Amino acid sequence: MENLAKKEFDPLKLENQLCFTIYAASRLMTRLYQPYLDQLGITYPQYLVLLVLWEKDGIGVNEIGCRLYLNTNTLTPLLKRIEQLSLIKRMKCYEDERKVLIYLSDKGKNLKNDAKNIPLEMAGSLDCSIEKAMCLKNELEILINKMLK
Amino acid sequence: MENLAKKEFDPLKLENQLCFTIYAASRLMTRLYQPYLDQLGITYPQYLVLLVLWEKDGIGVNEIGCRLYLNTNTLTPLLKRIEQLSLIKRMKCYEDERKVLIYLSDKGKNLKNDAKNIPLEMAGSLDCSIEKAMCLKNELEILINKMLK
DNA sequence: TTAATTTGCATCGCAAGCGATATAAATTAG
DNA sequence: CTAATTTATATCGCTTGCGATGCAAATTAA
Repeated sequence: MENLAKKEFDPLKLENQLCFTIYAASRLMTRLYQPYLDQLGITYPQYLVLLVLWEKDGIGVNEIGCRLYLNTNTLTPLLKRIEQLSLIKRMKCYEDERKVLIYLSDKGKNLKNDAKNIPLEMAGSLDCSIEKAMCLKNELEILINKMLK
Repeated sequence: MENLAKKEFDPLKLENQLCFTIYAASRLMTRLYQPYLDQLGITYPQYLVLLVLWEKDGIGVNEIGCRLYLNTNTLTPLLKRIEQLSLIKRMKCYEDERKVLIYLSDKGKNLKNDAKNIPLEMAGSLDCSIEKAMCLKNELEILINKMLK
């Protein structure tokens, strides 16, 4: 039985784990971004927060969390560190004092200009066309939506 | 100019970031594994280490690191925690006393049986065929190899 | 109106992940 | 053989990520 040439799929082999591939890709991607982000003086999660704010400024902690799938127990300290860098201001909302609204400072707004070439430089260093990247992104989003359901 | 219907691709939009999609998928995947791993009393990175050891026992820290793309500054504390759980033993190598070899305990070996259904249960809860998953895995590995080069 | 519940954020504690650095054993150079 | 270098692992300090819990403001129920 053992020596029959049956193509056996061992689900516990590391090689066969989609989850590990995603996990590894995520860490390697962050590593690849780092030299670019170092020049801006920010980390990768901080960059993600700024991407959200560059799209829409003056939003609540929870709205950022919804975009990034992060909770306040991660975001509050993260936002405080970004505030330490003088890139944002955290301000109580007048209408609803439970809310804390996040506003980009001028420095934070200006950083967008320094960042705008990063994605294309990354794509270049990965030798990856935008079309190919967007295709992979779409497949991953299908997976993400299944995980969120 | 602004109101022309040119299809503009904004590389700084969160929606257009492959990197964020990978980052989000990785965290959501870990989250999805957690109820299964909770039953085994281990975390996701600990599970990855065990996957490596279930394939090949008695290897060095660095060999585990090569498989998982992790360095000793992450692995040493991680391995110590797994040792605390009595799943492995860390032992100096006689031939080369710099090396620390990692051996599964009986408890660690037996855990493989409890774990063996997890990948398929995950695939089921994701409504994702093995073929589909392996296809996505292959595409991500192409990306990973570019990031490693 | 008052009490109970919900909402939004913060705090605490712990496990990763990693850059920088340290240390001891092994190897190489001289 | 001794000194310099390399190799394998460990330690330190920091940022994330997150479960559990706390707390105050807002909302709902009574």
